[in-house]
Amino acid sequence: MTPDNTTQAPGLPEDLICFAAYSVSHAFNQVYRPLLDDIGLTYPQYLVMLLLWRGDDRTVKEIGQAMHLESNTLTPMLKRLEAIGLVKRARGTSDERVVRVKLTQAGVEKQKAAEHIPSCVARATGLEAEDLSKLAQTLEDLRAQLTKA
Amino acid sequence: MTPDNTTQAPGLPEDLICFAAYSVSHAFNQVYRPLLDDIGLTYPQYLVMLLLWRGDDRTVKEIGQAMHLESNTLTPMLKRLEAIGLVKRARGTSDERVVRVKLTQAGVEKQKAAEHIPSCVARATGLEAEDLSKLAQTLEDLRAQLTKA
DNA sequence: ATCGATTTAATCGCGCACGATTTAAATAGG
DNA sequence: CCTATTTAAATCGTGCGCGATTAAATCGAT
Repeated sequence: MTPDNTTQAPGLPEDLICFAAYSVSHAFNQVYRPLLDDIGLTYPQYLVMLLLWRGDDRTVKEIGQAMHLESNTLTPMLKRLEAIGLVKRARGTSDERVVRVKLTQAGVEKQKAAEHIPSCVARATGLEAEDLSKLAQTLEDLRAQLTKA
Repeated sequence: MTPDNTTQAPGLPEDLICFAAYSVSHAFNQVYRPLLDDIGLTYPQYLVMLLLWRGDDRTVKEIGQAMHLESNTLTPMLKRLEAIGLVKRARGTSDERVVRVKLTQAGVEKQKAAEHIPSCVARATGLEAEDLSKLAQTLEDLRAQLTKA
């Protein structure tokens, strides 16, 4: 018989915290997926749309800063959003290096179809809004610290 | 001028908590990556190895339960671990449906090369072990709640 | 003993992430 | 000016995640 038949993941707290972040992130995806399937978006696409609904006409760079992603991930994703008619991509006129991303009319209207999602997710967490905010802040602080190090 | 030029991600706490989990998970990956590159593993592969180091000879199903993953993700990953000589996969003798995964000698020895990693990660978080454990538990509780819902 | 249901892996397709490289435009310095 | 550098996006290759499906072995109820 093997000495340690533990069926759970890492043992050390340093490994555990990372595994916990890894699996809670996947679990959130499972909650969002059926909701987002209904409106034809993936979770990363939904994040981009949230950003554009809060303020239109952003460069790839700006979107990347908000989402902590770069063009190698964003360019194909934005092309998919363009292919389904939610955004338009166009080179800047003054600076032709940048690509500006704007919502189409369909992109603007999609917001209505997504309005119910946050409350569904909140319910799934079983936590109060205040606790959610606190935990989100704790995680954001940790992310900033990890990025710095 | 657009009405809201916020450069940060989601506004509502329900969306924020998920985004925070999503990005802290990515940030951990950035911390692990250079460390794991040195020993030739990806983060998910490292998680499998952690599990096998704690107890050898597990089925794909058992590994999946510990990691919250299924065969569609694990089978290719385990094949890669086999291809680099760290594990052996073999059909069970009594029940030929199951595949048992065991460490090779190289797989056992790899543990020494990974010993320094947890302390590096702990340092990068800037938190005490006690706080890390508490946060990991909070996240695990949230994951369990999300999975249930 | 047999046939249908269940269980276990594997397979397929798609969409992220991301390191590394490439292309093209803008800028700075001599 | 013209060249060197810096910047923005795109491209390429690899490895996850995961929904959906498939294949094969086992179990179960008659």
